[in-house]
Amino acid sequence: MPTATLPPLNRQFVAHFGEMGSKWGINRTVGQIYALIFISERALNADEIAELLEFSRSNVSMGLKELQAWRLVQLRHQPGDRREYFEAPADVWEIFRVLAEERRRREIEPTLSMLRSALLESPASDAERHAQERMREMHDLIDRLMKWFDDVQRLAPETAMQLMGMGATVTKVLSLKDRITGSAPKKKKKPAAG
Amino acid sequence: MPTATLPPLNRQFVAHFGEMGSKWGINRTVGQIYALIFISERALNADEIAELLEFSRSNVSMGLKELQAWRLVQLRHQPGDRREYFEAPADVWEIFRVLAEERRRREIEPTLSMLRSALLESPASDAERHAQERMREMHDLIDRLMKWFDDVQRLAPETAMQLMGMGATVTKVLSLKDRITGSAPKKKKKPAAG
DNA sequence: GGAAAGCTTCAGTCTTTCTTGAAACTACAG
DNA sequence: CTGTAGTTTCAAGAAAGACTGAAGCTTTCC
Repeated sequence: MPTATLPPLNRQFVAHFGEMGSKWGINRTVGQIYALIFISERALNADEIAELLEFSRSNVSMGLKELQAWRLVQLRHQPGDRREYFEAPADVWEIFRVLAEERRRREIEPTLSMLRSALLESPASDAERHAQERMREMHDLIDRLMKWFDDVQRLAPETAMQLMGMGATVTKVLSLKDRITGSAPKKKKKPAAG
Repeated sequence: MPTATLPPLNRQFVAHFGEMGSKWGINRTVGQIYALIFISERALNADEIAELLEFSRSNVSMGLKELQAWRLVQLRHQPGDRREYFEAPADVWEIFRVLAEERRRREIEPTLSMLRSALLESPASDAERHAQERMREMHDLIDRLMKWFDDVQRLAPETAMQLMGMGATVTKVLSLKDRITGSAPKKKKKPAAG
């Protein structure tokens, strides 16, 4: 039985990210630990986390290690206290940015390099030729998305938020850009699926 | 022992998406089935998939059901053949779009509604007050990202690709937009992380 | 109607991943 | 040094999830 306990609102939030964790390939424990740290007023140490979530101390230790590997928590030390305290970045945009970066490094980059190396092989059959064609399409899409994401990410948080904030304006600005650069936008063409 | 077999390039691609599947919360089987369908020249039926991947017929059936629920495969019928044939959209951008939409519906929307309902509660303590503050930040970020994503998604594939293709130009267009709408952009400010 | 083809469901088995307590490690204080 | 507070590692048990074969549907064809 815990001596410290979480208020209902906080508990609900933590539980939700536990569930979500599973759907995301992250484990439930890690999801809950991060949710807890995220909504906490102050940095927490491992014992506090273990007690509030009723996990074993070692489980918390592993979860925190994982979160550190993802660069999602920052380590703090309180004067006169040898324990390690953990907190999440104050800026939610920063969290999003780091998450995206890590995910990219771990999942997108390996996929891209697999695709690149497959594209260098000489196809030995029609099946391989067609497979390469599809892989090239996938590679180009991912590559394009990533290049563009780089650009957005390079903007400072405020500017990026501003870009988001533009909302529907994007479309208008786009056509304006066409006029500026002189490339006439092609419209109306609906490609028929083969 | 299979009577039909996959060429090396195709096998490698399929294997990669099997691995990736795990990291994504999708199961390995489903990842491989989709990879196979994606690089295939022609639509495949369940028996062919089961044989090529050496899965049980029932496993394939479940995987395909899952992929249909995600709207990632299309069902085809060949004249004079009662079996169901499956294929992926020809356009990779379309696949990306559907994937994003479904993920949003299944993961983002429930999170947003959890956050909204939590924000309606009256906080009973400082801990809850602060938790709500953080939840509001998270809610606003997600909401903003989604609204903006809507806009991009609403563009036809070609236009969206064009937007991506703009690359670094985005930044310039942005400041242009500021001039148009009359809001002066703040520049040069690099916020120091707290 | 009923046989056959094709698809789905499901209970049980197998595999993988989580979680834990105990032991080992580390760094510091006295 | 030695003791202690704090953290990490690890082997084993527990839980979750994936996979299968067999049985059961459904549809088509004769």
